[in-house]
Amino acid sequence: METGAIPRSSYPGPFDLQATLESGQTFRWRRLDGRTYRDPAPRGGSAWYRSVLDGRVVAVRQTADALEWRSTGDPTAALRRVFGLDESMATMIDSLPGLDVVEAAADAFPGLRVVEEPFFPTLVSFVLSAQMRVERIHSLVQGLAETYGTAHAFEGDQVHAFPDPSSLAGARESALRDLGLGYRAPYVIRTASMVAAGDLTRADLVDRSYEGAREAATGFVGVGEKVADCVLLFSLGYTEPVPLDTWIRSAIEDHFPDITQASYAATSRAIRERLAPYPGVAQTYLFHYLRHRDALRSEGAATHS
DNA sequence: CTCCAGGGAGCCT
DNA sequence: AGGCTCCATGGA
Repeated sequence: METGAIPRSSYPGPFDLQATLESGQTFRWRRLDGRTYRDPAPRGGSAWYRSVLDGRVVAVRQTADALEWRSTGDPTAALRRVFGLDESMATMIDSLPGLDVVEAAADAFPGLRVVEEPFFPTLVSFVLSAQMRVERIHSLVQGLAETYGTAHAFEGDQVHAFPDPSSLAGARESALRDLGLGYRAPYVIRTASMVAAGDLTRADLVDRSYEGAREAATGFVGVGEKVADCVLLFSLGYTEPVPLDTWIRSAIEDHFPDITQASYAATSRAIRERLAPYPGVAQTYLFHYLRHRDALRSEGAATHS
């Protein structure tokens, strides 16, 4: 066991660990304060979160002075990558478009960052995300890890890594359905098989134009244009994707009524032009803000009553 | 009871 | 290319 801290002074710009980990970008971090999504922690908390990165169990929490960690190795480089603690992400946050709704989002959640999570867990997580609520994706990903992932001893617990491609490729469809995956069960098996066999992998999706990479990603089973956008944005470092889910499509109707939503490709191009220069970052703020706007209003009402 | 969730595959024209 | 229909499951 090692412990350490990444000092606040070593990364520029605002950072909010809770908003970053609980905004539906990643489903591989578990909050350790015993609360569940039915009993959410208040905003601005400093709970510990735990995951497995590069074969190391990592627990992390944010304090006023630092990002503190406990781990089975030194996770500093991995944490800096996953949370975007470099200069470029601070610059992107600082370059959000001056639109009312985006400014409101940035004002509500300063420090929300776009994650860069490992490829295969992200790919499978968003295959599962089709017609599924955010909180439920978390529990399904957790179930996959506990059933098929390698267990690591950590502080008296067994912490499970996300399963390797070959492990999920060899899963029985009926077993995955029993975990609650529903019709996505065969998609996960087929996509994991493609990665395990090397038919289509991360290497085929990087160092390409954004639209070329998105098209290539739809070669996986269970990956259409929207899920492809999520994988490119939250794992592969692309800054262009604006995943067009029900929330963002509704926001386009409300706030960009001149954009007629025809094909995915055309709608994508139009909204990316409005959210430039870093559409994916702006989209991530919008998605989180729109999903919590009502709760924020009641918080404000309670505060001012 | 109905409706919806960070949609996509398969099939048809 | 663009438009159906079906697909599991759980929470509100």
